Amino acid sequence: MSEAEQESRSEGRRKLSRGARQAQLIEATIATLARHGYARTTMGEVARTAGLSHGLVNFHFETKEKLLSTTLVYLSDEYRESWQSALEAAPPDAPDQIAAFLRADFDPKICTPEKLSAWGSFWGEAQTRPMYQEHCSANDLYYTSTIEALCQRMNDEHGYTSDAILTARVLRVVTEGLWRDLMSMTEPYERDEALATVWICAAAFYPRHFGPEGLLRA
Amino acid sequence: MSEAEQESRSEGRRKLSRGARQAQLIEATIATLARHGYARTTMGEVARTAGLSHGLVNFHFETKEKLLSTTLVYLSDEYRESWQSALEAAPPDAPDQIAAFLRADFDPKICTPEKLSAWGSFWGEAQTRPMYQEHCSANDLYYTSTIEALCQRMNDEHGYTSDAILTARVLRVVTEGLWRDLMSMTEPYERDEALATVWICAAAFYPRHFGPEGLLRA
DNA sequence: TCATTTTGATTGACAGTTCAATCAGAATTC
DNA sequence: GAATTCTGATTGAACTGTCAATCAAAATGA
Repeated sequence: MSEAEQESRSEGRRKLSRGARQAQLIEATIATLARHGYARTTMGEVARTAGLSHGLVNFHFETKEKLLSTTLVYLSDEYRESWQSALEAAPPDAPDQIAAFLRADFDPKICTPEKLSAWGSFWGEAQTRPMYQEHCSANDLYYTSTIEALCQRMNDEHGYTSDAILTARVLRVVTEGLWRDLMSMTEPYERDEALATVWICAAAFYPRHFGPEGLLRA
Repeated sequence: MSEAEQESRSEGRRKLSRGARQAQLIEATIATLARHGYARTTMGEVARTAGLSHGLVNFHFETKEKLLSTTLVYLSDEYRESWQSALEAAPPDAPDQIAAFLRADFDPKICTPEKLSAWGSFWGEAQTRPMYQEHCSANDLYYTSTIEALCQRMNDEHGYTSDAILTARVLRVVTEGLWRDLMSMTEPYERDEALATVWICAAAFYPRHFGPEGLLRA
């Protein structure tokens, strides 16, 4: 709220471009979801967080439903783009790709308490509302098939024999579960310790290529 | 709803004992959470599901908050009692104990779609409300320290060398993550396949004692 | 009878939505 | 370059529906 007021007052600009204002409201929605949870996220609270009026949220997003689904798409796409670019930047070898893939989930830009908490709010409601599946199932399926393909390559190219589908599932749910630990504020460990947990899991399945510190050798 | 109506009509009993009526309302709350999610769980919907009037819910639980926290405690205690009795029934050897512990999470009595979905609703709101922590943190800490102790025994008694705390964390979050997969109805796999995933994870950490089918030998 | 349980109408608060009025900045005109 | 018009972003009050909570009356069982 204070930043938004500062912005509009100090710059003397009461009007922002459509895109900038919508981005500001999406940020405010993420913050509100993180602070109050899905059930107690109201249009009024989002507007107050952004330092703007109640009616403006409806002007830009028409309905609460659209505000929330837009926010979800924003988070989902940001996440997909993050791990996609991590894969592109990494060497093409399967171990390097897996290391980059797993590390991307704990990137400081993605893995913030606020964003994790907002994700958690959506997951809780996702089961019973079509919204989540409509907007995220494509990204989720893409994520799953990518890690499955990488695990298959570890078998084909590096002589491992574990079931690729099940191994990929373990790596995926470990990451999800660590996110859940990180977002519940009572848990007393941080991103680096979560990543260490991922590495010992990768080391358990691929002991010739991973160790407690991550990828072995160079 | 239909069962509840049948019960009260066919038996000719409009009055049930306090405990029985409260248990019925808790069941209806679980069903409503599973069907509609936390945000859309209303007193009226719970009452309708139970085939009773909504005034009665307030008579027995005073507030919505108390109804929900009582339901949460019910689920949490049922879960703890389930894995505790599984441990007591199993042989005292560490591998047997771990096998029983992991299998207990997928017991058909605990691991129903309805109950998993209700858990998911609570998790989504848990971050922002003290309710969850107040009522479940003791059970959760107990669960965590139990699996940590078992992993430590695998090291001490059976010559494994992995970090017990981190290994226990992997086993815990894999179970949680598989629950999440099972409760999202789009996922096309069942309890037995989830359990198979747990076994290959256990086999990765403890290859001399676990295989794809679970505990090795007898 | 008397206590307990159950009902359903009522109340008050609150949240989402709508809308008419306002206002700042851009475009246009002279 | 100044005055005017236009655009669309912004506000806040009013409307509407919903939900939790209350309560008086009815039903039930001992």
